[in-house]
Amino acid sequence: MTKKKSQPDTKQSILDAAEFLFATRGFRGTSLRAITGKANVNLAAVNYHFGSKESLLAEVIKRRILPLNRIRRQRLEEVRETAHKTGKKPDTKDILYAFIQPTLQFRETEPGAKEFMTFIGRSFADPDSTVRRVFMKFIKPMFQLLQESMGEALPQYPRNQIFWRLQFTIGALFHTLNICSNINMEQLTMDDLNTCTLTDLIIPYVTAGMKAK
Amino acid sequence: MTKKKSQPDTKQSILDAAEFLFATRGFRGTSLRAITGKANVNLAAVNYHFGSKESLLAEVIKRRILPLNRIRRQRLEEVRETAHKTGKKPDTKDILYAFIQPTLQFRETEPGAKEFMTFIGRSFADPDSTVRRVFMKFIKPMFQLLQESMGEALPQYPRNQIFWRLQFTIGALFHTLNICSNINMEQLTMDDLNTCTLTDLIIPYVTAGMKAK
DNA sequence: GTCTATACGATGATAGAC
DNA sequence: GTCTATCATCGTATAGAC
Repeated sequence: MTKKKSQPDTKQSILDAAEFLFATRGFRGTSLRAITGKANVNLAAVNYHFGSKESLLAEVIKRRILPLNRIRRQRLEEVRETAHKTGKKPDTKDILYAFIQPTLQFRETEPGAKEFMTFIGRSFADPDSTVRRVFMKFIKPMFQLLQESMGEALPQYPRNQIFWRLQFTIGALFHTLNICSNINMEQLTMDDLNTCTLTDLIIPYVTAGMKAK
Repeated sequence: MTKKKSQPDTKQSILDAAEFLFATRGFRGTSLRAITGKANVNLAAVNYHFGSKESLLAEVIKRRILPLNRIRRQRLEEVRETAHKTGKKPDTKDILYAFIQPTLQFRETEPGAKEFMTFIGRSFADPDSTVRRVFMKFIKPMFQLLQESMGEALPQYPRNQIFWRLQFTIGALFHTLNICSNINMEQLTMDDLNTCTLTDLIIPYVTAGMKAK
């Protein structure tokens, strides 16, 4: 039995530390030394296990986004299948719920997911495009499915309009997550803001927005 | 007449350079040396004219937000006055238009405003709260007027709900501005996206969202 | 196979000479 | 004010211990 005082899992420790630091200091603002310091592993471990800082970034994103997208995809396809069986169009609200509810649920229940969502929300506005580029690679198929589903629900609207309204929806969702992450929105109570109430608040808004006119 | 080779306006040059660099590299990511270098003034000029980096930040924000808020306030009060005269409630769409249209108009026509709006949009998601704190100080009265106006338009909704729906609206607006600033949203044409079409796209969405249910 | 200690070249800030 | 030598810190690479 050869066993030093090795970590239960070095890779996992690095991923956790990186996720937290990327979220709080940004990607560029986080050095490998900060990550390995927090994870209590050697500096070279990042390069050994992941190859580079950017590959580590990809793994940080992949680890969270793949399971989340699996759930969203499953929910979306349930909505579509049910609609197809009954020969009706899928319902706009159901589609949005299938996309948004798992997002908020995931953020609240999965450990570390809050940091992750903050991190992703920030990427949209980051001067540096690195995180956004990597994230887009993983989210693109999901977004296309969402856009396609919405096209079935609202066949009377041009594809272009649906694209933009989905962007408004995503903007509303992530801005909300940003607000929730920042204590310094002093002016309003957010005591009773659990997943359910947040979902109940946003779903009617975005549903009405998507169906407008 | 003692006149060296002084800039037409040192303060202005510094403000312009700071605005551009803050937008592209972030507040913390911009050194005073970078600013004075771009502005072609001496390093010490920032401290002489503004006192500190954070006071410079406040001036950068103030210079743009005060004129913009003056227009938005004027438009909002027009809407409210017209409504009060006729004894009706102000119209939700009119209020949103009074707030959003000047924002987009301003962004497109005023030189440097595009950089400024990008900068502000980023502040919402910035790990560092410095910019957000300063911005909030200037925008808070404006937001309260907006919230109050919306309360008159939709008296049947609780204040809390109006607050959140306005946040969704702001999220949609700024996310859209972020997208427009990033070339790398490869998947969609944004050829014909001038102020008018962007306004025409977002107004129906947010109006329906505000009035939902 | 994993992990550690250490080194390398690049970049950017700093400070002192002029 | 400008220039330049110096220093800190970054991501990355590698040789060798377990």
